[in-house]
Amino acid sequence: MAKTPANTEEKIKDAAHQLFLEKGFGGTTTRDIAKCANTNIALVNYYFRSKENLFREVFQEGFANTFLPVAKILNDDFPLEVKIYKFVDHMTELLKSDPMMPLFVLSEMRSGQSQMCEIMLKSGAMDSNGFQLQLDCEADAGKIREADALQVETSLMAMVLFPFLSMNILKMKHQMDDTAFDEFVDARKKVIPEIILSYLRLP
Amino acid sequence: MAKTPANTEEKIKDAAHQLFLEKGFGGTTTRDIAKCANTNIALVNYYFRSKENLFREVFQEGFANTFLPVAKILNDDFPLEVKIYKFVDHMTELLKSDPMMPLFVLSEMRSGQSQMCEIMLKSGAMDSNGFQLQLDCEADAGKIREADALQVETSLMAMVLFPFLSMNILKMKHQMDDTAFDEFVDARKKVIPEIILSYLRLP
DNA sequence: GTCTATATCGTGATAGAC
DNA sequence: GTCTATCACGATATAGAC
Repeated sequence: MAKTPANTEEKIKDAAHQLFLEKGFGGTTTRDIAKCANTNIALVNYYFRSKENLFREVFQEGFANTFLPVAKILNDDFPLEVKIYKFVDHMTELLKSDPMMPLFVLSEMRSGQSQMCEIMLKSGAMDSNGFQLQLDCEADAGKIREADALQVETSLMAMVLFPFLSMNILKMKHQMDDTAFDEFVDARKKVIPEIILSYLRLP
Repeated sequence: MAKTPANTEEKIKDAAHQLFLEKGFGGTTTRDIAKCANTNIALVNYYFRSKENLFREVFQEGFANTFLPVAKILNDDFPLEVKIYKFVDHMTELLKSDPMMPLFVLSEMRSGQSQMCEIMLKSGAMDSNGFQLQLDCEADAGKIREADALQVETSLMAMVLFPFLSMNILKMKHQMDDTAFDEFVDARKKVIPEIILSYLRLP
């Protein structure tokens, strides 16, 4: 994947991808991108008309292909317990391979400098789901307590994403290196489903 | 609190506080701050020597007085159940009055443009705690399962902070206005402790 | 203390030669 | 396609009059 790309256009895209993730849209300069791709500013603007355009081209499709399928697991057709383990496991692995993505997305959506909002909307990440139906169904069968899907979903997402969002603080506070951090989030693959399932099962 | 301050210095501080929170250190210009405080750039640099200095003066003390005491509740001397309800309640109320603080802190720590790291370290937010001792003690007494304090603490913090971190997406996705959002996080004051306590009580 | 004017630099984008 | 040179602008910071 990280194969040094042959043509200049791809080199620029790769450099942009890396730098945007690291420093955000506003914090990244066209000069940085050009330098990182071993070329010059003029070529960046030759291939992509502007910095904004480059940003969109780099992230638009990427989302739909990686984040979205995993986020949709909660709407797929699996038994409740399987679904929760599957979601936590897949999402954790995805984030381990792209640890700075969550904070990047949230930051960009706040600043509004980039067109992150448009990208998210186009990606379909905003579509609604049938998770509430499943919870209601299981509750009617007396298998779990009655629960608000939005509350459960938010808690689940929070527990998976938060370690990556606060990675810097977490590492600094507990003297973790990359390996220790990976071990920590791996352990959460078991803890998080246990937490949610303990709650859902009747009191 | 939001009383229009008499002297120029305070007006500049207030404007800076608001704008930094909203757009980050890199996204805020000295011009913005001056304009928002109804004054000019020269005065901003007259009272504070530089933008960096202004940033530090605005946030350095604020943290130790607001966020820190609440974060330390987990180390205070309360019965486990009381402590968890108290922590979630106090932290939620704090964040409702300052909803953009969490994303601001995490963003600044990533970008490294500001001196957020130094401020956090100085504030004492990195000190260790005795939460693990309490969990071990309760587990020995057979009242709860054995649990890793870091995992529990992270999950707790995650569930409280995440709705504020993802506020923009959450509102957009579920068509929430400010009132609906407040109701949502208020409901979590009950849900979050139930989730954590369900997990801690034996399986 | 407050202002206007300006110095100095870094940025995004483009012109034009090759 | 690729480069150098440059424009136009906005940023921080400061000088100096009042």
